[in-house]
Amino acid sequence: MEYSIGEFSRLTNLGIHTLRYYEHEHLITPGRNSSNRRCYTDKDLAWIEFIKRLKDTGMPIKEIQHYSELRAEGEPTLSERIQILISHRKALNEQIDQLQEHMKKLDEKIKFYQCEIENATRE
Amino acid sequence: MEYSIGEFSRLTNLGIHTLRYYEHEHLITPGRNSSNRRCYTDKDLAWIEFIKRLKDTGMPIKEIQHYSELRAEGEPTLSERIQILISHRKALNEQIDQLQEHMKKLDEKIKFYQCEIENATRE
DNA sequence: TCTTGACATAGAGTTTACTCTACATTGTAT
DNA sequence: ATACAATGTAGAGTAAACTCTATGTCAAGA
Repeated sequence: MEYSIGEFSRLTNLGIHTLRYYEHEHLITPGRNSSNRRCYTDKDLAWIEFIKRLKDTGMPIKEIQHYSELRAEGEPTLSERIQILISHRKALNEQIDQLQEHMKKLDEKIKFYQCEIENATRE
Repeated sequence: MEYSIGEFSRLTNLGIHTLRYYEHEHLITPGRNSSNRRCYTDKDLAWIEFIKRLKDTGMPIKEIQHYSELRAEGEPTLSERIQILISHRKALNEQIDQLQEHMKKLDEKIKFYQCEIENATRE
């Protein structure tokens, strides 16, 4: 299947402007039809979902850009890309750990406040 | 203990400019000494550490600002503040869940790529 | 044929959260 | 007394990631 930018925008939940911006930043390079309109494929769809995943886990556009460029060079860069993913995996792990630590402290604070309320109500 | 902005900057790992910016945004309101210099206390230290926690868990400055203003109003706003923390707790939980999902997919991708490498090496 | 709607480009504008600059004051060591 | 380092304010500048505007093209329906 091929999609126009409008269809692709709906499919990916990314604005048309954002898709053009991503293209400008070399994150994605859809084909063009005879009248110069962008043609996105299912492969582009899978790829953009992965980009979203990298973004959502805190990878900046610049790094995704670098990864995309390696990807465009194909198989010879495979092991380098794996290294990037492995190191990103590590960062993500640390991020999750830290958030869990924050959650613990937040819970303590909520509990503490709730005790204060109870004390106040008893008076 | 009281701290100058320079000392406080070192203690909190926040730049002097950032501290002044936070004050400008009403996140923190240190006292002043006789010559108009900021005097941060240990209470300010605990408070800024909590602000950092909120920030690190994705709360935007605007919301922290709102929370700070409620805090400045004291006890009457306590239950409202608890509600904010509880709803933030929920968001944080969802954030962690999503990151764990991302981690799973990332692992799959890494595994898939590593198989590709192995296949390539075998040829 | 005419109009409308989706698409194209180039470049300007926005938002968030700082970060820095310019310049004035003050406290401390020589 | 003086130099100099830390601090003060006001406001400009920056970086990231969009988001929007202006203007133009093109295919399809009334």
